[in-house]
Amino acid sequence: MTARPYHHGDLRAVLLASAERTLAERGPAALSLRELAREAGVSHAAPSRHFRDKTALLDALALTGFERLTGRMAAAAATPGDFREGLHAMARVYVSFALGNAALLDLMYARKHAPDAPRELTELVGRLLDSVMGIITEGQRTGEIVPGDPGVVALTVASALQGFATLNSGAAPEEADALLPGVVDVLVTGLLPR
Amino acid sequence: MTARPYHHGDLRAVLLASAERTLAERGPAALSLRELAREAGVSHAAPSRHFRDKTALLDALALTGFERLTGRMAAAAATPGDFREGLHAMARVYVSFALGNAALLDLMYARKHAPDAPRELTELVGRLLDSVMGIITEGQRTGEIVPGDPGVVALTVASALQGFATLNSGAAPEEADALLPGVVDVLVTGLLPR
DNA sequence: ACCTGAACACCGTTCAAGT
DNA sequence: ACCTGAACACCGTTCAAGT
Repeated sequence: MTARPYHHGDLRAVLLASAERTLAERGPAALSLRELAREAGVSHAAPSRHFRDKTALLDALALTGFERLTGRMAAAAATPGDFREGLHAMARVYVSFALGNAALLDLMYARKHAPDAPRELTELVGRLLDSVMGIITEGQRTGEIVPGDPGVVALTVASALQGFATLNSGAAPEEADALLPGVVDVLVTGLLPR
Repeated sequence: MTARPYHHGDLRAVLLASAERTLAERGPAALSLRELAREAGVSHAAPSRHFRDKTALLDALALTGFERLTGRMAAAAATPGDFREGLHAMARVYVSFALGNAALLDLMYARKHAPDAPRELTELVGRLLDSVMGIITEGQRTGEIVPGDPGVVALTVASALQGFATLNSGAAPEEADALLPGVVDVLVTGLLPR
């Protein structure tokens, strides 16, 4: 490491990565701009060059979370297979992200729900719904699934996945993995007897 | 108001009520023990008599939230009517609580997901699932709904409600109210054509 | 452009002391 | 039992100044 007068490549990225690690390891209350700066080896005022204030950093963190999640969901939606396979695949992706990034997911939705939330956050949640909508409309086209407003059907599916993740966050991953297929099947089959 | 050397009736309750108001009006970042103490008219050290530290207050706040919510859910589960009516009623209760107490609900699950979460929090979430389980087993008894592990069926329903609430939090209540019945019906009918 | 260092107001927590 | 007041270490934010 040669001595460098200012900072390394990308302080912004370093701060975000460090923040995510702290969030996962020690929770949101332990997140401090000054400590992030210390870990990055810069003065406590340096982060303000990249994030106007603390909530700006939190929003950026939430944004990266939604970007990763929607990316994986879109990928799962694009993999070939019939509707039921696709749905199970998306469910696994969503729930595995949720359990592997529990504190981040809490932050993501907490920031999205804030009155001063940047519109990018809601847009990304929309993209998340779009990926679910994709397999719904495709399933409707092939006649594999029930007709009706695809937006409502997609919202039902996305709700179940998000709620399952929330309710099982903190539980052992194996436990959630064991429950998830059954839940998806109930969703597919419905509550009425056939 | 007669002068009183120490404090009024129940500082603990005053602090919790004030905290909930602040949370709803200005978000979790604005919650400060010192400010709560100031609003209550006591010294900044007084709250420590009732809450060991800040997270203890947050946990107590989350607890009151879950208590209110599970109470309302149990009441909705106990009202007479067939399965479908009961499910719609519970959905309305859950979602109306969620939209009316968005920041509190975020806090409730964030604290429940914390590694040092008190077990009362998880127990209350269990009670919430129990109230859903109630109408499921009753519906299975009367043959109104699909047989199978009632725990999995209840978890599917609870997941959908929780997820719907999360995804629609921040949106206009009328919008959520308009979407909810459709979502519940998709849940009831299932995704496969009949 | 990017960062430093000092300054300010505020915070959570602790603890001896008061009633 | 319940609260006060002072003290400590820490925090977010701002701003003139440095390179």
